Amino acid sequence: MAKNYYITTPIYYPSAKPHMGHAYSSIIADFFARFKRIQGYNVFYLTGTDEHGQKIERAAKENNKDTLLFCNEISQIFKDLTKKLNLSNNDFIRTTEDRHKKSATNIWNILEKKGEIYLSKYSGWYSVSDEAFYSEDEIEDIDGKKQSISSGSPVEWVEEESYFFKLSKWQESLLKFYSENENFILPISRKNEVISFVKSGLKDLSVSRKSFKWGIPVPSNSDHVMYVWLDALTNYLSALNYPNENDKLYKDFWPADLHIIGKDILRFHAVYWPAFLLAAGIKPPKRVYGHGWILSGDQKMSKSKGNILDPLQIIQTYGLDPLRYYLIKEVSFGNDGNISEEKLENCINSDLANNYGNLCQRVISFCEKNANLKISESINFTDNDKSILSIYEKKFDEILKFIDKQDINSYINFIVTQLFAANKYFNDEAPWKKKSDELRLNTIIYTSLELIRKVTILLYPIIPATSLKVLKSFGIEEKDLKFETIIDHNYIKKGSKIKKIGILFKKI
RNA sequence: GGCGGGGUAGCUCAGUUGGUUAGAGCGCAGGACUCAUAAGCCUGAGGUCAGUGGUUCGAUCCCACUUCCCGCUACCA
Repeated sequence: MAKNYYITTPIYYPSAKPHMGHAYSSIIADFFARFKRIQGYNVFYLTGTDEHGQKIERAAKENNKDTLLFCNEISQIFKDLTKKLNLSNNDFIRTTEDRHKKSATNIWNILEKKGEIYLSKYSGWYSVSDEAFYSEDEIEDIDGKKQSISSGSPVEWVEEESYFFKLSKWQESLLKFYSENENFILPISRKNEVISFVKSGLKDLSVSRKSFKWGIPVPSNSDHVMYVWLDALTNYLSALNYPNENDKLYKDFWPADLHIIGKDILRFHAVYWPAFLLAAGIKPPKRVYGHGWILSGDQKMSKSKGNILDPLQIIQTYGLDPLRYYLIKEVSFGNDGNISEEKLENCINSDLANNYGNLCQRVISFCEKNANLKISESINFTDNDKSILSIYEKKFDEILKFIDKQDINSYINFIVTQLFAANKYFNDEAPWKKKSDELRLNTIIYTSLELIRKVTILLYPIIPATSLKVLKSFGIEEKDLKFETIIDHNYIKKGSKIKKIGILFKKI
């Protein structure tokens, strides 16, 4: 059995510059991608940009640029972000690429042929100045004139020809799908929301627009372009060379194992997406995880509040690994979390500098002064040494379960506990008092280094660059990195020399 | 309004399928040590587990009510 794993981020709409939410989704997905890789899986990690729609079309015009050239520029910003976040994505999909157009067009054709899409009229109260449709309860009648309650701008009844997807028809199938696939939607609290939404009744979904041109043309009617979700969601298939179902990528990786998304786009992924796929006769993905938002202090980040924390700025000031660590450790995964410079600094100092960084430093430095960085050939573990080292063996299966349940919190808690344990071990053994007993001295050093190696492997998906730096000093390269080696107690080569590393994280 | 989630130490959050002294990290106080980034280790202070009532031999965990916070209640993404 091939062990394949397909994980995605949302494709980002590049009308604004990357913010913390983009960084968060990408880092989380990268965490899982990296873990599954060292677990021995063949991983395909996809991210990309969603470049169609009126907003982009208009922004290009305002900038006096050709729309596609404009897209190239703004998409590049997100491509650059993958480097700045040290993402291990295998591909970067753009909805303006031919491969995606082919794939979306194919889905459309299937749905239309099956009678899942029909032409009708989209109508509603439209505000020209807001460029938005409002429902009956979002408008009010003042002096006989209808206007939007929220903006106060006048609305008019507009009807526009549009294609519709028969979403209503799939209500029961969706509910059945949810009940047969218990963990399709995580976290559970959001699953309830989705189910109650579906139970409350589904209306057919408008899937085309005539009012703008920047999109994938509807194959049978060039007056229309596909509208948003049918176009955007299909990216997850496009990157696997769909519609070529015999393609190796498609065969290996579909259905996707995990779509990482923000809670704000959960409905589209948990309702529309499986409905499209069921209707097209394609297997739906295995899981959709809707994570929370990253708040600044306890408030949503917004320009007017002046509390925006720009991920690129943070990285420049504090470094990437600290940001990655913070987002993974301090945010309770699935819930909203918050970030502030004060909290970030606090986290860097106590967890990364004092706890982990200093652990590496004290042990390696001790090894340098007392063993000239050389790993002794003769090591003799005491029962206590063995028992501490074998915690990883005992927890092996549990750690894998954490990952497969997306229980990041338990995963990181285990790491932090082991960091304390390693520091305590070194402290309790007090090798500086045992300099006359060379065998014991070397064994304590070796045990400590092994403890560092093990915990550093677990840290790799979180802080890959730092982790590799430490492992390299033990003679371990990224290509040799395997999760299963955490149960080995004699992995670091006896008789080898470790390399000195500098301060991993500076205190602030 | 309807549906759902939540209110646990100063702060951020775990947890309890009901059972002896309710947990972690950070912060705070004290102590012993010195290999280390004045880091690490030990000890301690600090909580009527939102409120009231009920079920029970026993409730932070179950039920009811009250109160506060948050999310969803469809076509911006």
